[in-house]
Amino acid sequence: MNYEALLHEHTLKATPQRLGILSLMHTNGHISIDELFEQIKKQFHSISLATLYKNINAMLETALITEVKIPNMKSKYEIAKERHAHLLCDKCGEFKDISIDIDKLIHLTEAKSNYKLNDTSLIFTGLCEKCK
Amino acid sequence: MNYEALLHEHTLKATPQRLGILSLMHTNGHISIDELFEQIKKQFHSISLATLYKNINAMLETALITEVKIPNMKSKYEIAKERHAHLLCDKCGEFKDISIDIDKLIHLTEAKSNYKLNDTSLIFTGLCEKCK
DNA sequence: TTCTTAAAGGATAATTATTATCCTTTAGTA
DNA sequence: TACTAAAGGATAATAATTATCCTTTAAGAA
Repeated sequence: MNYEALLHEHTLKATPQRLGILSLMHTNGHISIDELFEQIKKQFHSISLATLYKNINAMLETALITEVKIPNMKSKYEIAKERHAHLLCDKCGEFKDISIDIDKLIHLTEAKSNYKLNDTSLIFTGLCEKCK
Repeated sequence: MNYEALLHEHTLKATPQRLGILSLMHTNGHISIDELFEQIKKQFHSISLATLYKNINAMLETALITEVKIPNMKSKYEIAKERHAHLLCDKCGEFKDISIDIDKLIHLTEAKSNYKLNDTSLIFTGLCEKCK
């Protein structure tokens, strides 16, 4: 993935710190501020927590990344992608994407509610294959 | 609704402040800490914000209430009830329950994922009937 | 009813999370 | 290569939440 181009498409400068953030976000799939700070300090020894917050906010504003609010834990961030839902294992904490037919769900719910819907936040919680 | 019994069922003392919290939560449907504090001060002039936090946490721990984490806004709390999803209007902020077949959604997703699921957090965002 | 006591309330200090400020450095462009 | 707006780092300020300590009270026992 070309993070430099991705940043430019979102009118953000491609700094080494931002490339590092996106790289960690991509390899982790989803990452919290704290996890990100722990991991990125290995590459950028003197990076400031303020830099993380500023960049997370800048990337959220330009919709390069999205925030996922998760029951009973801190938010995680992921690089924006097509609509999807999430699975959370209550026991081991595994958190991952799952592809479900959200368009259908939206259409059904629009019919039922009279709302014009454009997005969903959908998280399933339970036990993963190993923990169940 | 008998809030006193509800509190006792959850091994919590039925104090006037708690009855007030539950009453406001019920009439509002969903309420944030800030909204709750604003409203409850009318009844309990000298109530402490700490009392709200302590009670919200106690009621969450005993599952008398649940927290709803909402994209781009502060969490709201509601009295626990049967599974349901939520609708949020991006324009006017209306936030309300909607009944959808979550059991079916869970079964479908279990089949697809190999997880054993027990709950979901599902919020639809868009425009309400008036705003669309 | 009254008494007893663990739990709850209120005030506020402490902690944690996030944002703002200010100055230095740098990416992107001419 | 030089210029400039934007970004980084350090840290102060603010906001959100939790902890502490002492007073009050709900709930059950006598």
